Amino acid sequence: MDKTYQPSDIETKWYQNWEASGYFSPSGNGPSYSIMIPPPNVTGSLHMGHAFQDAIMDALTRYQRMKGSNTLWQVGTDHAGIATQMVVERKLAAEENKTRHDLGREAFVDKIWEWKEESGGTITRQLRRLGASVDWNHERFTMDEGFYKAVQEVFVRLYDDGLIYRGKRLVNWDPKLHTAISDLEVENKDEKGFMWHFRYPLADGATTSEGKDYLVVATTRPETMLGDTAVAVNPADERYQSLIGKFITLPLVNRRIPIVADDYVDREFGTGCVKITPAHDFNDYAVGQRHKLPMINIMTIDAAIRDTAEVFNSDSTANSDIDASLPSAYAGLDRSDARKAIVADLDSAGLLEKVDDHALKVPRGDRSGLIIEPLLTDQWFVATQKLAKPAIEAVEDGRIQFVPKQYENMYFSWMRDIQDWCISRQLWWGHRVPAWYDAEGNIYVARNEEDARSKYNLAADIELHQDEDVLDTWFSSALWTFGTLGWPEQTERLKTFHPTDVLVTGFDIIFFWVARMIMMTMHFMKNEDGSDQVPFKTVYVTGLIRDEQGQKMSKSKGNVLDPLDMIDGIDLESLLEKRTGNMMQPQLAEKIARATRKSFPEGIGAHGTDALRFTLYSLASTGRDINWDMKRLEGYRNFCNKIWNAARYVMMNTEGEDCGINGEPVDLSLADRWIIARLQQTEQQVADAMQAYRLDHASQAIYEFIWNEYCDWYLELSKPVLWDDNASPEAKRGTRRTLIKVLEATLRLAHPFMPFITEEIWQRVAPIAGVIASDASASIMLQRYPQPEGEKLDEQAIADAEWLKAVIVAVRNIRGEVNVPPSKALNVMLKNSSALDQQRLEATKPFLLKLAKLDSIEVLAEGTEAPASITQLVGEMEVLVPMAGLVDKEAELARLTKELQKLDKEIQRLAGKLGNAGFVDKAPADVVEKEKQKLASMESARDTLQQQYQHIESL
RNA sequence: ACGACCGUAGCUCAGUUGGUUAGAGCACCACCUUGACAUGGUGGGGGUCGGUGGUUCGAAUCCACUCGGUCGUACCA
Repeated sequence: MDKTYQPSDIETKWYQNWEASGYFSPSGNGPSYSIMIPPPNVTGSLHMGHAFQDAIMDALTRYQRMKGSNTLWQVGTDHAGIATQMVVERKLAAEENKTRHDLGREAFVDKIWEWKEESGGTITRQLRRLGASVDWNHERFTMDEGFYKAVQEVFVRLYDDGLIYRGKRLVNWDPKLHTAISDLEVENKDEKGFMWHFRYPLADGATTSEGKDYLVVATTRPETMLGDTAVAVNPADERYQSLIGKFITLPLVNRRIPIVADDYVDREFGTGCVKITPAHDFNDYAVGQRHKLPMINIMTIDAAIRDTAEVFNSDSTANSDIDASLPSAYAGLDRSDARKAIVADLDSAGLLEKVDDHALKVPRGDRSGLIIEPLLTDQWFVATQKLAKPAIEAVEDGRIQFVPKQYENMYFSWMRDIQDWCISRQLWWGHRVPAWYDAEGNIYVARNEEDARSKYNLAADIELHQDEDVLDTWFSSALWTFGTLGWPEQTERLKTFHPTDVLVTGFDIIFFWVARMIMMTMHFMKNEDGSDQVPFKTVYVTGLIRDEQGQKMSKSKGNVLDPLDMIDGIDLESLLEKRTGNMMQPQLAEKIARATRKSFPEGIGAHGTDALRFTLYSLASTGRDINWDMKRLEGYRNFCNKIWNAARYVMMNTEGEDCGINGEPVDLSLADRWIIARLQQTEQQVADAMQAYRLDHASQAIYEFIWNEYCDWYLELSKPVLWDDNASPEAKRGTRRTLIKVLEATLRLAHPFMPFITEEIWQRVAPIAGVIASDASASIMLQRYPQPEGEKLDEQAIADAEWLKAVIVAVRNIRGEVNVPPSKALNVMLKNSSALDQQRLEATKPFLLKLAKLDSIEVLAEGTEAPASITQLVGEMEVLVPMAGLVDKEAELARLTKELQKLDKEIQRLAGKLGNAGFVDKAPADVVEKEKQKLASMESARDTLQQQYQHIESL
C-alpha cells in the first residue's frame, strides 16, 4: 500500500467497478427496502444540502443491502418548470438576444430539451462522485414518456372524481414570469412603505356623524383604488352605522360604490373605513364574495394599468352593467408609476389627507423577486380538503412517522388549514394540462384529443384545442414514489418496492412535496385490502447546511459550497470564478470575492468523498441546521488517513504470515479478547443508532472504536507480542488473526459511511483474513454486515484491559507531570496491590513494560517502606515512580496539594449528599450505595496521597 | 402576534426515560521525528450547561417566566 492515503486514486476507480458490475441493482433476494431520491433539478447541480441527504440515503441503502435486503435506491431528476424555463430564457437572451416568444412554443421547448441534454449530466456525475449506490438502470425523469402518462392519468381521474376544477380565481401572479404561482412560492418580506389616507367623498349629500361629507380610507397600494367596488366599515361601529347602505363617489373614476358592513374591518385601526378591491387583494376578495360585490380587474399581466377594466360579478361571470372605462391618464403605466400619478392627482384634488411611514409585508415571488400581484385569472385547482383527511390520519395513527417527531406538528398545522392548490402554470416547460376546449369554451378532460372525443361523444368535425397551460412541477413530483415504479401499470417493481421505506428530505419542502405526495399517493395507491397505501413509512427530515457564519447558502450571497470542491479541492482563483462568474447580480461580485478570499485564502484542499461523507454523518443529529465547519472536514480526512495507516501496519504484519485462518491453534491474549469484545459492543452501538436514524451516533461509535481503541491501544498492544522472539507461535498467530479479522469486520462496519476507503483496503485485507480467495472478484458492498455475537463479548477481558490501560496511563501521567521524556525508561513499584492486581500484572507484564516504557515493575510487599515517589492511583493500588533525580521536592508537594484540594472538594460534596437524610431515604438504594462507595474510595485516595505528602515533606 | 426549534469549552457539535467529577472533534499550551501514521503520539489547560424562579433527596435534562437567535404561519386596510 502507498504510504499516504490518496482518495483521488481510489474513489472513481471503485465507483466505476461497482456500477459496471451491476451491484447497485436490487438483488432480488430478501425483504425489500426502497428509498426514492428527492429528484433534484435536472439542469441544476448538487449543493451541500443534496450531498448531505444523498449521503444519508446511501448509508441507509448500503446498510440494508449488506444486511441482506432487496434494496432499491431509485434515482431520477425533476424538470423544475419555472426554474429551468428561466435559465433557458436568460441563456437565449444572452446568446441570441431573443425571447421565447421570438422562437415560439415548440422551438423553445426544443431548446430546453437541448439544454437538459447538455447540462443534465452534472447532477448524475456528482451523484457518482458521492458514491451514491443508486439504481442507474432505472433512472427516471419527471418529463419522460412514462411519467407523463402517470401525470395525465392522475389529472384525468382527479377531474372525473371532482377533485380538480377550473375557475376564475384570485391567484398569486408573477408579472415577470407571467404565470400564477402557489402561495408556497410567495415569500412575504418585511419592507418599508407608506400608508396613504384618502378622502372618499360621500354620494347623494350624505354626511358622517361629525358632519363631514367624506370618509377617510387608508391604503398601502393607492393604485388599486381604480378597482374599488366598495368601502367597508365594521357593523358595530356607531360612527358609520348611518352610512351603511349609502354610497361613495369613487374619485378619479367617478364610480358609485356602496358602503358595506363587514366584521373583517377593525374599528380600532386607522379610521375604521376600508376600501375594498376584490380583484386585487385576497382579503378584499373574501369581503367581495360575502357582499356579492363586483370585481374590477385594472391590471394587465405585466401589472400595468389597463386601458379598460375587466368587470366581473362576484360569481366570476362577465358584468356588462358597470362602466369598465378607466382614466386614460393611467393606461399603460406600470403599477409603481400609476401609484405616483394617482397619489399626485388625489393630492391636487384635495383628497390626500396624510401619508404615514408604514412597515408592511410585501409578497414577492421566490423566483423573480418581483412583487406578486393578486390577479383574477382562469386557473386549475385541486380541491384538497378530501385528499387531506386521510393524509392527516396516516400521520396521526403512525402509518407515517416523522423523524424527528416535532415536524409532525408542522405538517398538521398546514394540512388542517389547507387551501385549494392552484396547479396550472402559464409556462411552456412542463406537463401540458390534458384538457381540450371547443369554440364555446366547454371543457373536455381526457388523456388525449382522441380520448376526449370518444369520452364526451364529440363529433369528428368539432374543433378542439388543448389548454395552453402546464402543471405545477410539484403536481408531478407528488407522484414520485409510485410514478417512478411504473404506475399506472401494475408492475412487479411497483408491487415489490411500494410503499417505500423512508423519505429523506429537508423540512423546507414538507408542504411543497411531502404533504402533497402523501395526499396523492393515498388517493391512488391501494393495499390489497383496499385501504390507502402510504408513499413511505418514515420521513427523515434533515436540517439545512449553512455556512460558517450560520448564513443560508445561496448563489446571491456567494457562499455556496460545491460538494465536489470539498472532495477534489479547488484553488482560490477557480473558486472566485465559480462564485462571481455568470451572476444574476454582478454588482455583488466584489463583496463576494472579498468574503471568499477571507474564508478560503488558500482555496480548498482535497479531502476525498469518504471524509466529506463522514463529516456529514457526524453532524447529522436531530434535524437541526448545521453550520458547516471546514475544520471538522479536515479532522475526518485525518481519520481516513489514520485508517489507511493502521491498515498498512496490519498488512505489514500479516501479509504472507501465518494468521491462523484455517483453524490452526491460537493463544488469544487479553488484548485480543478485549478488542474482539469491544468490536461486538461497537457493532451493537451502530445497530442501535441506525435503528434510530442517528447517523451521528453511528459514525461516532465507529470513529471511537477505530481511533481510540483499535489504533491507540490494540495496535500498540500487538507489538509486544509480534516483536517478542520468545512469544509462542500460538500467541503470535492469535494476535495476527485478531489484527486482520477485527480490521476486516471493522471495514464492513464502516463501509456504508465511507464506501471507498473501506473497499480499497478490504480488497487487500479480505484474502488475508480468509474471507475471500485471493483471486476472487468480490466487493465489500455485498458482504454481510457485522452483527454482534454475544459469546464474544468477554466482560472479563474488558475489565482486565481497563486495568492495564489505567496503569499505563498512570505512568504516562507521572511522566507528563514531571516532564520525563518517553525515551527514558522507568522503574515502577506497585504498593497496596490486591491479589487481583497482582494476577493482572502477571498477565499483562510484557504489555506494561512496552507501552509504559518501563525497565522494571515491582510489587511491594505489604508493610514494605517505599522510597520517596511520585504517586498515581489505580483503584486502591498505588503506582509509584521513585522520584530520585526526577523532580524537586517542592514541585511534587505542590502537585499533591492541588490533587488533594480537588479530592477534598469532591469528598465534601459527597459527604454532604450522604449526610442529607432526604437523599439516603428517598434515592434508590443502588444510587446511594454507589455514592457511598465513591466516597469511600475518594477518602482512601486522600489518605494515600496525604501519606505521600508527609513522606516527601519529611525528606 | 402565535407556534416550533435552538442557546452546553474559543469554534462546530453530542449528552437516550432527571442519578459518577458534563463529553468529542478542531483550536490552544508543553513534550516527543519511537520500527502504521507529524493528516501523527503523550500529557495538559479550558464550561456556575443563556438568565431567574419552581418541582425533586438530586436538574444541562422536567415546569413557569424571561432574554437572545433561527424558522414557519398570520397579519390590519
